[in-house]
Amino acid sequence: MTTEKRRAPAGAAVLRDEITTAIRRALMQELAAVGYGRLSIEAVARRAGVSKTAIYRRWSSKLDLVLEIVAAAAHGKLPALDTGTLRGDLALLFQAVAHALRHPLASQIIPDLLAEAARNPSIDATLRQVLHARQQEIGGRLVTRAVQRGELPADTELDAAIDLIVGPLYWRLAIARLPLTDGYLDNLVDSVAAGLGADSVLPRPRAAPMSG
Amino acid sequence: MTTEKRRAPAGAAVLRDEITTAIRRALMQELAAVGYGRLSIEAVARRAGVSKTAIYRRWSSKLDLVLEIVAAAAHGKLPALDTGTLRGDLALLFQAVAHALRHPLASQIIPDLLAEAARNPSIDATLRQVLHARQQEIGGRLVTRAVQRGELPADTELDAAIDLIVGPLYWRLAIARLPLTDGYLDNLVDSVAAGLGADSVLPRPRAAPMSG
DNA sequence: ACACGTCGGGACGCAACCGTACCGTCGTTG
DNA sequence: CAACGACGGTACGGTTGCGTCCCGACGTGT
Repeated sequence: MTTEKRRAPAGAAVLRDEITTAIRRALMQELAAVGYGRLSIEAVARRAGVSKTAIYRRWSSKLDLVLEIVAAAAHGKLPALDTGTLRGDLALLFQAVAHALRHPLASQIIPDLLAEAARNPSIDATLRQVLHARQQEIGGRLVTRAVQRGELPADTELDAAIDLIVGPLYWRLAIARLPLTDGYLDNLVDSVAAGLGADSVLPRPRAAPMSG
Repeated sequence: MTTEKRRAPAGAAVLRDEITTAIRRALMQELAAVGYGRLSIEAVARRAGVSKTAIYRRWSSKLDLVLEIVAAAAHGKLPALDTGTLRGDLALLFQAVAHALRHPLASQIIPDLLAEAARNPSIDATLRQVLHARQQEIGGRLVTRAVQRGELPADTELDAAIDLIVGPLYWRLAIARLPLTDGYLDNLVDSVAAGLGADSVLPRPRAAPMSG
């Protein structure tokens, strides 16, 4: 690299945020529409209404583009999640997950990338950072607190607990893609709490049919 | 169509089973390697060591090819699954699922196609026939018998039960892709049984820590 | 033994996409 | 106010895959 400092880009020679934003949005839409496998830079550029060059100036490759944008998008809100009871935490977590997976883009992009991760080490690594690690963190806090309160046995294994917590809801929303019927989440809280070995709480009455 | 009956193909003019088989195998491998999105007929032909024509003579399109072969492959063995207890049935089912998802091809193809199903109605319909319907059938039998034995409450909802049964194991094997540690399946049987609301059986001792 | 007719294979035209090079444009900096 | 320099966009060659057509090869049925 040259030691002399060039003058910093300025004026028209600076990346325009509006275009960057348009590319990000278009990428997510394309990813949802055709999946990572069929994703093409040209289609992203078309959808964003920009030129391919605009994309290549910002990201070096298709993989780079997807990784950066997906990672950034996943760095969103994570629930505070400290209601004081295991069931409360579970209920909050499930609502957050259900809300996230309701997003039509997310519900298509996430399973797609997770499948792609099985054959693409870079995607795998990124998803493990932004998804699995976060789950471990949230799940870990949830379980640890429940153990401290005496709601869960002390020898609860975190990995297995996470499978139990995330698996059913993910299956229903992302794989089977069945609707969430009234009371489903409430029942799920009970079931998962029981499955985790929650200290024999009285099984609450099955979710009462909603009045409305 | 002509009313006159042509002589039936014979001799060299009949589809050779060996080639059909080679195409089937190559398709599965390609599907696992690149996914449905990137799947190309040319690559399948190359891998099978046949010409594209050989494929087009047998299937009309890429979609047709995938649907027929995947459906046929999924029409495999399904466990008898009538051990007399809920836990026995669950244990058997989990072993069967774990065995199936251990197959490296299956563990890549299934999540890939499930993700693709979210945007391709034909794939969605096919998978619902060969996967979901079968799950409903197996899960239905399992739950029904457990209810009859008094092991599960009578108002158990089948859909929610299936989510609980399949979700955690699928998540671990196909999504998180973590190994099955010793005793994992045993613990999962307990957890899922408890989650289903199994009539307070004594929680079996947690899988004893392995000596190693 | 011959004719039949589909077989598998190679070649072709067409379309899409990749990544790059080039070009005129534009706002800031000195 | 003039020069700078990256901007966005178009155009390009190369690659890949699709779906089709034509060809000689081949084994069975007459």
